[in-house]
Amino acid sequence: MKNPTLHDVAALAGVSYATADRVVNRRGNVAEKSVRKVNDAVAQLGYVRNIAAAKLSKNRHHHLAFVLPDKSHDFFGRMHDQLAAAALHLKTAGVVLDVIEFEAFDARALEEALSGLIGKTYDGVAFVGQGLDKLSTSLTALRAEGTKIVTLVSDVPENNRDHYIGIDNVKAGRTAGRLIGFSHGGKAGHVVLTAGSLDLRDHSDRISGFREVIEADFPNIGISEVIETKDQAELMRKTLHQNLSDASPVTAIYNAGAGNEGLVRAVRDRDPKGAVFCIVHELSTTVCDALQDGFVDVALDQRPEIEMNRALALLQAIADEMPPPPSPELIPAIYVRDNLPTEMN
Amino acid sequence: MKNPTLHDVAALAGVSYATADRVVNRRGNVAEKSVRKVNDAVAQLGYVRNIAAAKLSKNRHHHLAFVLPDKSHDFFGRMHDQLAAAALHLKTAGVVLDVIEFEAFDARALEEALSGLIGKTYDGVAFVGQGLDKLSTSLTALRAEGTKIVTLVSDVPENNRDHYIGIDNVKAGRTAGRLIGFSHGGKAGHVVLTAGSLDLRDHSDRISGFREVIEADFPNIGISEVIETKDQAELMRKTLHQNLSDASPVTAIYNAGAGNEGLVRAVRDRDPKGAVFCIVHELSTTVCDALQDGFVDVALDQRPEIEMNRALALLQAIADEMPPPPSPELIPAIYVRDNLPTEMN
DNA sequence: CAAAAAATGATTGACGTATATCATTTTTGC
DNA sequence: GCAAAAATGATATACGTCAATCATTTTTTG
Repeated sequence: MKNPTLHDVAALAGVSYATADRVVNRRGNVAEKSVRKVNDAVAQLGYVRNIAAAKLSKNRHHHLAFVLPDKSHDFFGRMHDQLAAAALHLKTAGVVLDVIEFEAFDARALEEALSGLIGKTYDGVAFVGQGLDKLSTSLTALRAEGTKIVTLVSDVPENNRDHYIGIDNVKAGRTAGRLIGFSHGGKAGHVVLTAGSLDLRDHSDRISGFREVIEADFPNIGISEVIETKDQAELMRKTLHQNLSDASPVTAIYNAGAGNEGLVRAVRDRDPKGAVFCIVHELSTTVCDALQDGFVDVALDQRPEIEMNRALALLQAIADEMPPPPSPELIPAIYVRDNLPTEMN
Repeated sequence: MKNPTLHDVAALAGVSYATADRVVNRRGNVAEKSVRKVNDAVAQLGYVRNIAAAKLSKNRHHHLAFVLPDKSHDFFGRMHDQLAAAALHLKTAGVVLDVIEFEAFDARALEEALSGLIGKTYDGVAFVGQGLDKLSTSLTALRAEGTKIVTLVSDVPENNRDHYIGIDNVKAGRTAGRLIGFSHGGKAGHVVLTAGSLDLRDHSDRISGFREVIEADFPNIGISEVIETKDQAELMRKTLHQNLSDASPVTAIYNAGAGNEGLVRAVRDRDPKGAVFCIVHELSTTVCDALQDGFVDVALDQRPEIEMNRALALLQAIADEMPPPPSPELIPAIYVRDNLPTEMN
C-alpha cells in the first residue's frame, strides 16, 4: 500500500541501511555483489526515493537563474510576468529564482550576463539565446560546474545546452504559408514577406518554412524578396506604405519578425477594409486590437507563459535528478479574432 | 537568505512554537491577540510553510481519482496514455492515482462510477462530464467529504465542481467558422455541418459559435441544417456521401463531433482532389493521415495531454491547500498539414 | 475570591532521506 | 596466515512540519 522506503530495500536485500544508501547514492566502496542485491531489491519493490524527504534532508534550495532580455518588447514582458506569477509556488517548492535582465538584442550584454553566473553554482540556468553564437565558452564553463542549461525561444548548438524549450520555427513558417494559401481560395496573389533580420535563426527558419509551402502547394501565389526591418516599427511602416500603393497587387503580408505596430499602422492607412490577409507573430495588445479590427487576420503566438512554466518544471526536475516531466510538443498558438484570451480582451 | 521556519515566526511573534502552530493550522483555542501577533510575524517574514516537510510529516499520499471513458475513442486513449506517462512523477510526488474507466457516453455508468467513490475519502476527483446532468447528488456527497472536483473536457453546473479544465467550445466553433470563412477568399459557398448530437453541450456550443461567425461576417456562405451522426463513423460516411453528390454546391464541411473515419472515407470517395475545405475536431491517426493527404484541411485539437497535466497539477495544489498554479488559458491547437506533432508523424 | 475554563508553553516522536563517524567484518596480496 | 585494504554494519543527527501530551499560566465567571 504505502511506498517502500530505503529501509525496506535494505531489509529485502539483506544488507544494512548504510550499504543500501551507498548503492543508491553512488558513494562507491561497495562490493559488486551488494550492488546487485540492492538494485534487485529496488526493482522488486519499485522503490523510488521520496523527493520530499530528500529535499528536506538536504535542505537544498534549488538555485535557478533566468537570463532574459529587458521588457523592451511586449513579448519579453510576458516572460517576466509569468515568472512573477509563479513566485509563490517556487518559494514553497524551495526554489530560489534569480532573474537577470540584459539589453535586448545585445549579444555582448548576454554574454556578460552569462559569464557573470560562473562560480555561483546555480543548479540551472535558462536564457533567451536570440540565436547568438560566442556563448560557447561561458556555457561550457557553467556546465562544467554542474549547472544545467536550458535555452528558450531560440536555440544554441546542441552540445552547449541540455534542453531547448521553444517552437519549431520552420513549422511555424510553414503553417503561416498554409494559412495564407488557404486564404486565397485558389486565386492568384502576391505576398510581402518581412522579417527583423535573416541573420536571426528563428526569423530565417520561418521564412524558409513559409517559402517551402507556398512554392510547393500554391504556385500561383508570388512572394516578394524578404524585407528586413531590424524589428523597428517605423521602418516597417514606411516600407509597407510604399509596397501597398494603390495599384499594388499585394494580397497578403507575412511578418516573421517583430515591429507589428508599424505594420498595423501601414495597413490601416493603405488597406482600411482589411482586404490584405495579414499574418504576424506574437500576441501583443497592438496585435490583439488589430485582430479585432480586422487589420491583422492571424497571429502565431509562442505563448511564452507556457514556455516559462515548462522551463521551471524542467529545471526543477533535472535538479532533483528526475527525468523530465512528460510534456507534449510546443506548437505556436494560432489566434484569430475569435479565440483571443479573455484576460487580454 | 534561507526561508524562515515556523520557529522563526514563533520567536518573532514572542509566542511558543505550539501557539504559532495552532494559529497557522487553525487548531483553535488561541487568543485573538496571539493570532494577530503570529499573523503579523508571518507577513513580516514572508513565511510560507515548507511543503516538503509538511508532506513528509503527514506522510499523506494524496489520493486522486480520474474517472475516464474507456479507450473506445482515440481521444480518451490519449488521456489514459498521458496519465500513464506521468506515473513516475506522481509516485515521487506521493500521489496515488486511481483511474476508473466507464463505458463512453453511458450516463448511468458515469453516475455509478462517481457514486462508487463516495466514502473513499479521495482528495480530488477529475472526470469527463460529457455534458451530462444527474450527477449532482453524487458530486454534492463527494464534496461534502472534502473531495475536490474537477471536470474535464465538458463542464457541469458551476456549483457542483471546483474547477473546469477544458476549452471554450463556443470559441472553438467561432474559430472554425473564421477559418472556413478565410478559406473561401471572398467567394460564396455552402457548408455542411455535422455533430454527434446537439444534446451534447460541447457539440452544440461549437455549432452555435460557428453560426455566429458565418452569419455575421460571411453572409454569402450558406449553412446546412446540422446533421446528427451519433458520433458513428458509418452513419457519418453515408450521410456525407449523399450530400457530396456530383452536382453538390458544398464547399466546406465542419464536423463538430467525432466519427471522422467516416468523414474521411466519404471525402476520399467524393472529393478526391480535396476541393472541399474540411475542419474537424481532435487529432487521431486517421485525421493525421487525412491532413497529410489533403482530405482534411484543419483539425482543432483539445490536447488532452495538456489537460491531464493541468488537472494533475491543479488537484495536487488544491490538496496541498495552495492556490492553483498560474496557467494560461487553454485554447484548442489548430493543426494543419505543416505543424503536426513529430511523435505522431 | 475561588473555581472553572481558556490559553499557552514546553516537549516529544514521527515522516524518509542525506551524511557522517566509528567499529567491525571480510577480502585481498604477499 | 598475517597485515593491509576494502567492505559493511550500527548508529546518530539534521531537515521542518504535524500532531499529540501534559503541565502551567492567564482569564473568565459566579
